[in-house]
Amino acid sequence: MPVELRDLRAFLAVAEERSFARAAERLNVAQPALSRRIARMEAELGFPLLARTTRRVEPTPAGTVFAAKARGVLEEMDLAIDAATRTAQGRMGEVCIGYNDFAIGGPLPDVIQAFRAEHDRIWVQLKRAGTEEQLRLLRRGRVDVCFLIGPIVADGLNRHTVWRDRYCAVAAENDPLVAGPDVALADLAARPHVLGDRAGWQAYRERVRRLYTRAEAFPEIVAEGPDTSVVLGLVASGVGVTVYPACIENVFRRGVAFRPIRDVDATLDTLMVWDPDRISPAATTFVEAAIGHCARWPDGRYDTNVRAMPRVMTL
Amino acid sequence: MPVELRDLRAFLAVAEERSFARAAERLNVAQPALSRRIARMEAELGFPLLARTTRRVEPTPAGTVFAAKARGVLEEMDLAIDAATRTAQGRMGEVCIGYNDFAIGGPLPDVIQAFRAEHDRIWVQLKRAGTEEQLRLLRRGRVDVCFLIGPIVADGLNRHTVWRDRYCAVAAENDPLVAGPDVALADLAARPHVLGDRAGWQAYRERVRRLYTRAEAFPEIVAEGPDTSVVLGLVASGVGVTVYPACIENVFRRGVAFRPIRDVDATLDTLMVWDPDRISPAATTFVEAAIGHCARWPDGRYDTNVRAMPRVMTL
DNA sequence: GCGATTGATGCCGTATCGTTATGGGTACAG
DNA sequence: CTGTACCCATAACGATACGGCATCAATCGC
Repeated sequence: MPVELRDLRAFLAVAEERSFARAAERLNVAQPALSRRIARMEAELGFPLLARTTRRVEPTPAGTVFAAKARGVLEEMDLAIDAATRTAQGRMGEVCIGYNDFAIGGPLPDVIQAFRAEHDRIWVQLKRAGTEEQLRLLRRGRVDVCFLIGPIVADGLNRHTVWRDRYCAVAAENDPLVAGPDVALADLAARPHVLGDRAGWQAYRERVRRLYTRAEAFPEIVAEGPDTSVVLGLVASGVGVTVYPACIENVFRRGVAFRPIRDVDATLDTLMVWDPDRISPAATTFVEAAIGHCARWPDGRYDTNVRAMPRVMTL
Repeated sequence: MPVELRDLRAFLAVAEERSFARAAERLNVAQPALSRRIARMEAELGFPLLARTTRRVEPTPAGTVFAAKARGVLEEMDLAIDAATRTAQGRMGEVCIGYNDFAIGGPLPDVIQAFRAEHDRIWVQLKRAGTEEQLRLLRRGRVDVCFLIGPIVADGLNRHTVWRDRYCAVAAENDPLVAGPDVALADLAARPHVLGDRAGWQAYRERVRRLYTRAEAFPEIVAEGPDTSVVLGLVASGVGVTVYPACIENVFRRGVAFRPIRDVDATLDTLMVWDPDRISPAATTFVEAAIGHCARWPDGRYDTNVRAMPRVMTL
């Protein structure tokens, strides 16, 4: 019968009290139970841990060594339980967040900063991807939470709108298009466009297409890029103009200017999306913190569709 | 009922096998016993460690963390038992050795070097003291083994003669006394002497006194020193001469020369002394190694008085 | 839809553990 | 030297926990 933690506790009590009787009192057991427990453990180990005379009890050299190590074992055990508890309560762990260029240019840095300040035991991983790729990662469990733009087919997924942007016209800073305080959609549509490529920007390109379709305009696309920096680079070079959410105000690119679009009211929502059936405690903590953080923004609340999430997983 | 090590073993088996049935087989228990054990542990912790569907078992985030920590706990436990076992077997620990100037100039460095080469897990502490002080330290348990000169009252102590020295005459190198190949005791006795002081050299002074008494000589003592370096320093300065065991050949002091004493056959034994009733396993290892080492010396064996020592303490 | 597989549950026998009573040996006081 | 107090070990007995068997419920694959 191997040595158990209760054996360690019993032994340490005796070693510290230097008395079976006092140790038994401390452990709230009778003294014979202690004597036998220690004796059994010593038989298991094959050597004595305590040198008993009828008057005094003191650890053998092996007992002294074992006591020190045993304390370490019990401490490790406590730490293990602590860590597991914190993990189960969502106060520790790792959360992997998918994001797109709008989210990282818009609300996400604030959200993450506030979250990390409050939960320094939760490690935040970030993974950049477009809407479709993020949803695929979410289904595979590779990310816990997504920040993306709609539309999404939300079969069983929770969503929360965290940000709402108007659209802006973006052009080279010396372009006459951005000479005035704002831009008419028709003027913008008349120009050749630069857009994110189909691989990662499918959802956004669809939104832009609808924007122009409503105005019966069909701008020509003359260049594409994999991400915002490339698109803005192309815009700065004068290849074309583009349409970008207002979060572009947080993105600095030399040689580029942006203006509100005078006759467009449509907005682009950034959604936080997660799977309530598979979400980890740490990710739950993040989602809750993010929702709370968004609620404090002056723009007010947005529509949300959140099923109840148990704070601690139930047994 | 707190979490025990067997709970950790059970949990790790299930977490690794990802199956209660397979884990039960591995642990040589029936599957229901495992189910109940895990369930009881989860109830104790307050959160689930394993997410079960009827077809698959996988750890929760808390379970993953707990598994990693639990492995550490079990490893610590094994290390604790290992360390205690090694200590009990005298393969690990600390041995505190008392020594005098003759021992450190004679056999002790060799003994310690050979011992440390063979037992790198045993820490060797050294404490310099005279015969009486060493025996006092031994009784108080402050040292495990003594290297000293007799005579000693050995009530219950073990002893082993590890070294035997003839006496030498020591004088300043330009002293006519040491001009020849050896020295007559009467010539030596006629000179003023330097000796170790009474505080730490009581036993040796007694031996020297007897040496001269047998030759009916009573040399004058003109200076004393606390240790060999001081005595030899005084000799080098020409204050007086001294008598020192032949191990002085290992002690270099500029300006000093030594010669055998022509008409003295008496020898000085260095004894290893320990208390067989209180000796630690590590010290037992040392004593055995030292005896073995001494046996390999060309001078042959010396008389010894060693009670049997159990190699491993009995239960 | 049916069998196979997997984990959970109920029941029971047993080993383990804890408690009380007692014994043996030592230190201390008188 | 003797009596007493104290301390740990042992014995006997009762309570608890534990493991094994049989069975049930749920899911997957055919």
